[in-house]
Amino acid sequence: MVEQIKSSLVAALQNAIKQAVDKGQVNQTEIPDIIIEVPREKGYGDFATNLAMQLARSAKMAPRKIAEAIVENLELAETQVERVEIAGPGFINFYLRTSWVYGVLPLIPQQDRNYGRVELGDGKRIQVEFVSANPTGLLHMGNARGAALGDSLAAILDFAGYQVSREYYINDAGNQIENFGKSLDVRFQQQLGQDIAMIEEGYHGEDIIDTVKGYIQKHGSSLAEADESTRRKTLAAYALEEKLTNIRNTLLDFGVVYDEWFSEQSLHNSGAIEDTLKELQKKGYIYEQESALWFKATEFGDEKDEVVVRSNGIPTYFAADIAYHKNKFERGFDQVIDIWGADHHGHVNRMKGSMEAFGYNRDQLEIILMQLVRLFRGGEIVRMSKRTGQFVTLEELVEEVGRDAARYFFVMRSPDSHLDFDLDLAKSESNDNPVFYIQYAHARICSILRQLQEQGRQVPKVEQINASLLTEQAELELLRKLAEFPSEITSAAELKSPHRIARYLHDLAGLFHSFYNSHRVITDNEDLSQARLVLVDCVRIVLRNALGLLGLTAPEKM
RNA sequence: GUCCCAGUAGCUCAGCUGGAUAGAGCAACGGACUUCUAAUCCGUAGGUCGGGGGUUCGAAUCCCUCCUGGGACGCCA
Repeated sequence: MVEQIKSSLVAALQNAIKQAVDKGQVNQTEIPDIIIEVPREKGYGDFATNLAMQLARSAKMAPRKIAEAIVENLELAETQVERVEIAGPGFINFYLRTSWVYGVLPLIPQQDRNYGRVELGDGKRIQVEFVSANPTGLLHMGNARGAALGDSLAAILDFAGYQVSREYYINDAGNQIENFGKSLDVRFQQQLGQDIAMIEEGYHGEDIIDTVKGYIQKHGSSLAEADESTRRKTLAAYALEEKLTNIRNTLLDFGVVYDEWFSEQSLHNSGAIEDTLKELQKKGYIYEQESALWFKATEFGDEKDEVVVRSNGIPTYFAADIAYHKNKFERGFDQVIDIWGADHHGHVNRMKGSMEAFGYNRDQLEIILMQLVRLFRGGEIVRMSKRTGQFVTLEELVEEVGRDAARYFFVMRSPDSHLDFDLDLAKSESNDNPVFYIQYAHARICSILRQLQEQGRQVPKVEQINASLLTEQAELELLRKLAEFPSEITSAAELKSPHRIARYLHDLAGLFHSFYNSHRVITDNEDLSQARLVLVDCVRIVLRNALGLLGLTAPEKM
């Protein structure tokens, strides 16, 4: 509805400028994209535009003069605008009839779970690849942030009208699997009483000791008789299976469900990597130096070229990644989003460059880098180190603070900012905890509705109420916030910013709590009660929808 | 040395595709439960937007430069 109002204002403004130019009140000029914003201050109207200031330069006129001419030619009979004002350096402020906000009320119960959906994506296919942690270990905090972020982003994009696919890339090939096999073999032999040390570049985590123990329990120790290569391969395959199952289940518990688990090994098996390299070679983007093959990343603006095939003939991770991303586009995605840890930023430009080499637009691949996560407990940093094998896993985190708190904390900050995750705060059942604050609002509404039910009544139909009884400041602000939900979805999807939804939720919950404290919903005034019941039911719907986008539950009781 | 991210209230952060008096939560201080859940609300206080230049009618936002913190610079992934 906000969108409709905005576009009607844009249309009216476009017309007004044209008129003003025709009449010679404003110099001939190009008309920029007209932006209608919601002013920060309530005193500046319901909507505003800086159009006159934008035109000032090209029209070579004072902004206020232009604004006056525009306003003079504005045709607003078809809109809800009650009053227009020129303010400050040349803002045009629109004041709407207060009744405009009542327009949301019928929409929300009617659209229910779909309220907030927009058609920004226009059905375009978009893929979000996230987590993709090495299947050689457990999921850590970085992966957890990626999981929360990726899943919420996918949900938001879906809500914004894209056809979304969630994907996990399994790094089940290459060096680290080799290494994994070696490490497992060491642990295996140690279990059988051999006195050998873990290799330096191996996996020191305790978890693979359990894996090996499990293997021996199931299959005995006859593998010890096999040659080294067989031992490594057998153990690696066994462990991979186990780790992947574990990762899948952990993510499932975290509320993340993938559409596709894509195996790197499959790219080796199908010859896709080889074909990709050949194609690049044919295009002239590959050269040989010191018996290795290099990709000319510098032709696409990167700082240096990058090896794709090592001098030992084995392709690098990058080669596989090129083949993988090419494969994504061949599957028909219009847009591909990767969520990576910031430590991979050096990989971004060459990855985009490689897609450009295949004729795709580099912007079709969008890479979201997220900064590190630091855990705090009792005011102290919880140190994490993969090398020494000491780290808090996603599983442990969910166990400690719960899934809702964990997911909210990961998405409440922009990916760009380092995240300080306060474990004590996340599990505290106090007013400090934003997750509870939001969920409590939902629970409170449900409590009112229960009360209603106990009286044998139900929420009235919108058509049965007199919405114009909702005249309190708190009510109008709530209505307005509800009306803004769809445009909030648009922004969050455009800017790929789930944290905007987290913020929106917090704001909406705040407005509700404020309303709740100063006004009763069920009162002696029957008509007013009816109107308020519809209002709070609408708040319930929007809270629930938004919570759902972040993968959080909407509890009916707390 | 080069590149990326950050630097905004005591703390954690929004705002950054340029707009009006820079916002929120926590912490601090003072208030509000005989009423649908006080896990809540209301109020007060708190700012050279890291420093310095520049572009602009207008800069937290764009450009340059310097400082601080984190990360990346491998024929690892």
